Amino acid sequence: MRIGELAERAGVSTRTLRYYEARGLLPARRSVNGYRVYGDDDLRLVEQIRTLQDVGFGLEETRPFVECLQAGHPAGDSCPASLDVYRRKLAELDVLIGELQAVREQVGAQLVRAEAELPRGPEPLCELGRAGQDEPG
Amino acid sequence: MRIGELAERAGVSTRTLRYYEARGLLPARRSVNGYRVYGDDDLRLVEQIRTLQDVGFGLEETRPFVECLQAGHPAGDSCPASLDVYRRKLAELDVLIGELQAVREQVGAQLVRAEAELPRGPEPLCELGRAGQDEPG
DNA sequence: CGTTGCCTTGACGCCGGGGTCAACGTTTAG
DNA sequence: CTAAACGTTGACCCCGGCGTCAAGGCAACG
Repeated sequence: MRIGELAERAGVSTRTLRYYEARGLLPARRSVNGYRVYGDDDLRLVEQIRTLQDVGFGLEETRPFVECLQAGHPAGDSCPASLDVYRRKLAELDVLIGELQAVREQVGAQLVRAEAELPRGPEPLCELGRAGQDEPG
Repeated sequence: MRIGELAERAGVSTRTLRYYEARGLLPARRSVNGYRVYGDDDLRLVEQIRTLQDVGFGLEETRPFVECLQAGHPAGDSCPASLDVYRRKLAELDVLIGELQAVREQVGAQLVRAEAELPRGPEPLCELGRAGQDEPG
């Protein structure tokens, strides 16, 4: 099949496929006229890349999976190098999630604190209202 | 003070300060020769921006805080608009953290599954029989 | 007077993952 | 023969938050 068909079958743009090729992830045979020619194996490669991309893996991180498939293994994660990527990703995610949770706590605390301040004295010039808890309206 | 001193005091580069100005976050008076001139208030503005940036707020998200300080309020989050940014950020964080946790579970499951496969049959073609040609030499 | 060091604006580079032309070649249907 | 619908390479654009020159102005010191 040619690039248009592969693109449609994989649900990506032709630009994306050429980009993958430029990155060395998706080698293509060429027909006489220079057109890229792909097989069903290549569809599997692209699907593997997309699956990983969709959950947040960078292109470079998909490389071991792609090479694993290219080596004839049944799945992209049938190779130790791919498992290492999984493990590194898990570690990264744990760190990231932890940081985000810390930020969440911090922002949440700031919000609570600021909300407590607001109704009493939003403006320093409103010192008048501070003498007595007098709410207009 | 001039830009170099403010940069040093705030712990940022002069480039950063000019960038903030270009983004409309940090207005600067000019001396006769065209040099930017800042006051202590401006240091507080920059500190507010950095504090928010450091926990992951985008520059645009710091705008309400900056405007709040510029309006003479005691803190950047002394204004309702700032609190709204806090709330939106919390919501964003919750969504993001949730997504990342889902991804984490998914990747973790994949890892466990793939690890279970690996030691038993990393190369099915190998176990099924080496019907290939022998390596010469 | 020169040198050093601060300041000015302007402009390009980076990173990831492509989008979107442009300009041109090829194949196929009518 | 022409036009449509594919394909090719090359090159610029996007986003955020600056880093890093480049070329020049201005101030202070000796």
